[in-house]
Amino acid sequence: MKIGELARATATKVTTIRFYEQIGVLETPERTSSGRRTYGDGDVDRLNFVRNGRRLGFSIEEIRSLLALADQPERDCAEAAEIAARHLVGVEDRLRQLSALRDELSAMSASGCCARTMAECRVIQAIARPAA
Amino acid sequence: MKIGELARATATKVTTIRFYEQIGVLETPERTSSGRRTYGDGDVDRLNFVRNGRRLGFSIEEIRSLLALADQPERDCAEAAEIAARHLVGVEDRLRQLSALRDELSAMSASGCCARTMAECRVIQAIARPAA
DNA sequence: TTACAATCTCTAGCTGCTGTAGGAGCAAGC
DNA sequence: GCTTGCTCCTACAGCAGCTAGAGATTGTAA
Repeated sequence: MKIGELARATATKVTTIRFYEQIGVLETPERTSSGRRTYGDGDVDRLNFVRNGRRLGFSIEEIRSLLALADQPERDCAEAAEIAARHLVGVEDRLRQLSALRDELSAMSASGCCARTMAECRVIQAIARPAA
Repeated sequence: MKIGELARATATKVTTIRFYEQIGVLETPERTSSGRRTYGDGDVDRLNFVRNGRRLGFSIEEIRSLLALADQPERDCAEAAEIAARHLVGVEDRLRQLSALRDELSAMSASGCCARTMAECRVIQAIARPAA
């Protein structure tokens, strides 16, 4: 299959596929005599793995590790589980921060601003106050 | 005050201050005869505003707008409130996404993986499944 | 005086792509 | 056979928001 078909099959942009190849996340594919990349079903799977990993917020480096692990089927999977668990901790952290941020912003918006001028604007005042 | 003092006063790195100046978020400061930047209290306030804005997740462009608005005290503050409200919507969006992501990751981790080999690893399987 | 800290400018790097320029290949319709 | 239009190729620049380094200069304390 050609790069465009792989792109459609995985909902990925062609340029992104070439990028993944360049950074070594996807293997260098076969080429036709005229130099065009050709892919097989294994490439679809691998690219889906990468894309799903990204969608789940894993970094490229984490995905690289997970791919390397997945390539060794007989190996104990503790390491993969550890990467996922660590990632979950990070996500929960960000979730807490973002939630606090939402509270702060919604307090800002709810405080009945906009009745008057910038000089009294609560939003501006809230941002201007010294760091917590 | 010198750049290092401003940096300490606002918990900002010196390089970041120079960066903000370069992109025009901070005004170009006075210089001593030997070329060193000097700042006043107004600069501390302005930089705190920028840093707080960033901490609240506003983009540099949003902060630029907010700064411009804050500089016109007689103006109606509706515009500032609108920027904040729009930002809140974005944050709530991200919060929902991140929360869904956490659920997915924690289902992954909770599914009792790690008893066996990579070939049966549920984490790997969860990432490998075709895009939703 | 000498050492060391702080500052200066300039440039490149980070993540994860995306977009552009300027070509070449390839199938279909005329 | 020729043109049209799509896909593909390489190579490189750009985005946000900084951060880090090299290499030079200045200020200050012992």
